[in-house]
Amino acid sequence: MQRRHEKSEQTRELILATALQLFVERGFFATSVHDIRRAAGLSIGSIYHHFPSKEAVARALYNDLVARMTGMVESACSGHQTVRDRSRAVAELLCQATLESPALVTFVLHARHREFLSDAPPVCSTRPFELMQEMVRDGIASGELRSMDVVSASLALFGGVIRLIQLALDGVLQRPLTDYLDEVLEAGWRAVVSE
Amino acid sequence: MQRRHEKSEQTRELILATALQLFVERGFFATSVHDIRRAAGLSIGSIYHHFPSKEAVARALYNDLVARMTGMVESACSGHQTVRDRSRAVAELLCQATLESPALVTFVLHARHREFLSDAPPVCSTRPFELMQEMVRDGIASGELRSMDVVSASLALFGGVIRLIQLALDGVLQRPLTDYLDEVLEAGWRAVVSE
DNA sequence: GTCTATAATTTGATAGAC
DNA sequence: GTCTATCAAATTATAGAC
Repeated sequence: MQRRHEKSEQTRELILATALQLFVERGFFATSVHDIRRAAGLSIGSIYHHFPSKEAVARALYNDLVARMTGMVESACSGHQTVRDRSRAVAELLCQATLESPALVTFVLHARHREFLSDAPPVCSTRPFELMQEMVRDGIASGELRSMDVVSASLALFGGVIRLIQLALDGVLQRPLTDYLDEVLEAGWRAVVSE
Repeated sequence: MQRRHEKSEQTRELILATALQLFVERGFFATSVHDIRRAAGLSIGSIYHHFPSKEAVARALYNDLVARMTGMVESACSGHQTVRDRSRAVAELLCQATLESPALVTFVLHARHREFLSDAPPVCSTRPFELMQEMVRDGIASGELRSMDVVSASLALFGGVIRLIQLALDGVLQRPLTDYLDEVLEAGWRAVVSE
């Protein structure tokens, strides 16, 4: 019975992993359920046994990946005290994730979810982004960052890094992502640091 | 004969305008040619007379809008000498365009063209972005900006503003876009200014 | 140039055997 | 739980009258 459950869980994960790859490669609408079936080596029936619809696959994927990214950002934050160190840790984490699991980052950060997930909240109002904003809020309160609007400060501090990642995912960077990170991060810091 | 040509051109423009609105509202794949037909008050035959395929409509739209945005950025640049003034003019222009023609900016800046235009170059390697990068290159050469990598500097200077516009288009800003612009722009400037 | 009617495929999803 | 066979609807695109 435990065995059965594990097997079922494996199939579910296979469906999600296959769908993620195809959604990122071709987009949600250009991927049919039959494409997923073929790539996963399963049958249509099996897929519809695990998920009620194609949209439900995307929804499960979205929730799983946002949760994973939330955990990553939380652990990066908790290892440091100052905003300076925390923001660096988060930025490095995002870049590392982009290199190691581009599909994850692409789907969370780069896909237009509203186009296919009728009720998904915009990515930017999701937990990982909230954490980054809280970090900035704390930094302003403690005086480590200059006194300015929290949203503006978040954009100034992380805007460059996020754009950097978007460019990397679009494949338009000539040099490796990490070559730019330090300079962009340092610049973001100059933009918001007190004095 | 001139009249006929004008009428034909009008129909073409109507198709493009209608398609733009629907593509931005629901996305390319969630918009069928019949949706465009219905919204434009035309027949399928008329649409296929002007464009060989739905993809061709999107392609024409993409080229038209990138050209329009190129013109806007060029004229914003040409009115000023320093990078400081130019970058401000471009940022203000982008924000103004976002408010006045959100569909234009959404389609150019915010859509995943590669998903439906097989051969479209990434937006970031498009003329308006080249212009912004040239501006930064000049600023570094003249000493107005600190000596750093051109791509990193572009990201640092404009990353916040572009992210700001993305948030505005996603509808997640609580206050009007223009409320944030000055602070984000000023922060981007601190990030790259010499000294 | 614009229309209606329709062809040819593909799509998301279901039924029911095993 | 997994499979095959199949459906109904929607999709892109074409044909041919006017």
